[in-house]
Amino acid sequence: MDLEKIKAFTTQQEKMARYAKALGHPVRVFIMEYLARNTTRCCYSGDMAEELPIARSTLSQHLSELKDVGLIQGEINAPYIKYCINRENWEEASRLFSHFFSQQGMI
Amino acid sequence: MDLEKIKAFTTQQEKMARYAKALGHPVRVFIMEYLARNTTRCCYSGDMAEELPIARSTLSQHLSELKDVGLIQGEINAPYIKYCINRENWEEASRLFSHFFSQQGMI
DNA sequence: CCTTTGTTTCGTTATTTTACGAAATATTAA
DNA sequence: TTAATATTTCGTAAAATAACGAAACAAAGG
Repeated sequence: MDLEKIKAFTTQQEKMARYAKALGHPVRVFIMEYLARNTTRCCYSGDMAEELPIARSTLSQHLSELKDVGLIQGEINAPYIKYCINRENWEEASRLFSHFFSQQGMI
Repeated sequence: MDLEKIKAFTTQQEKMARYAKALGHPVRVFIMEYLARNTTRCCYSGDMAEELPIARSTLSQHLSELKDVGLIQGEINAPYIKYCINRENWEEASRLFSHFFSQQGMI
């Protein structure tokens, strides 16, 4: 095994990739934007489902992915679930991307 | 067919998702950062391969994905290929992400 | 012309993702 | 208690992704 390559990526690179992957589908971009512009309202899965051309179970899967990566969280209010952005991680992602795109070298 | 849902996503959302997806793997994040910090040097696939724990053919695949989405471009200088960032699209991605993360509503 | 060299393309395999409908879950309303 | 409701989980299928090694390619050097 190549000892020099065992730790190939920095934690930041791995986090970046993780957040980027989570945002790598239009439905999930839509969800994040929907939640971002409705911070004062309760956001239910059903509300978003009405604006999306996918099955409710599929939407649920996308919500899970965003939850797994920490970008959103859901507060149970059965039978409803109120979703919102996880600010701490949203801000971490924001910083990571901002730093990433500011890296471009100057000639 | 549900006529209201035919055009579910904006062009921006689709572009965001496309760029995010391309950045959704640590190897590809690494590549972009490598190219960003070496704008003055020639960057060859082989140089990057030496720092990565993957086969050269796999790296080549990742380079293709970044090329397909327009984030990088390769200038043939056979048998070498000199890679660099596609500034126009890099800046578009930068703007899209910046705008995306600035959307968070204020309470 | 043949070989070397850096890189890609091909063929293949294993895994992950995306999607759906049906069934399960959990609370409220009747 | 039973029904209705919003949502998720399950089971499944099709497609995309990630990975490798072998083979192909295209230019330069002998």
